[in-house]
Amino acid sequence: MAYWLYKSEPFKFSWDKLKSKGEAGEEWDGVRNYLARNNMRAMEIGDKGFFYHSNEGLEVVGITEVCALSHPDSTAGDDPRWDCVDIRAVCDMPKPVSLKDVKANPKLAKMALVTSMRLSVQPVTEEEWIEVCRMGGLDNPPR
DNA sequence: GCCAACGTTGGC
DNA sequence: GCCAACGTTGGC
Repeated sequence: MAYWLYKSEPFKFSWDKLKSKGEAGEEWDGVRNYLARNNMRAMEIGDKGFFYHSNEGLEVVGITEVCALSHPDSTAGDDPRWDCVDIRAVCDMPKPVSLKDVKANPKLAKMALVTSMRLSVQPVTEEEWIEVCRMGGLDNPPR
């Protein structure tokens, strides 16, 4: 089991929109970055992840899980390079965790959110997972 | 709205 | 295969 973080600009695809998709979830399509794609190829069913709002909000707002393994991205047309997984909403963060809070926490100094700001699908370590969940008010992190 | 960081593209 | 130009991302 691994942990991940997905970034989205809320006016393009928001947390509320993912929640509205329910159990079926949604394709995490449109990613055109090899590292991010490779991260998705490595995902397994049930892998949990943070949902982060970039540009507006700048905070982790919810918990997701992978509900379909990596498959061709339906928005990639004839280009065979791009794959994506499907994810669905698991629960809200009781207290959204802001980028500012993450940066202020020395335990999270090495988090990809800080060091690889522009990567849209990032790996999260178990320590980071537990810490961010704790900050967000989830004392029993989903795993 | 600005600008720095960084990934991608394409000419050589 | 290098590297300059260019485009995009995303925090501020």
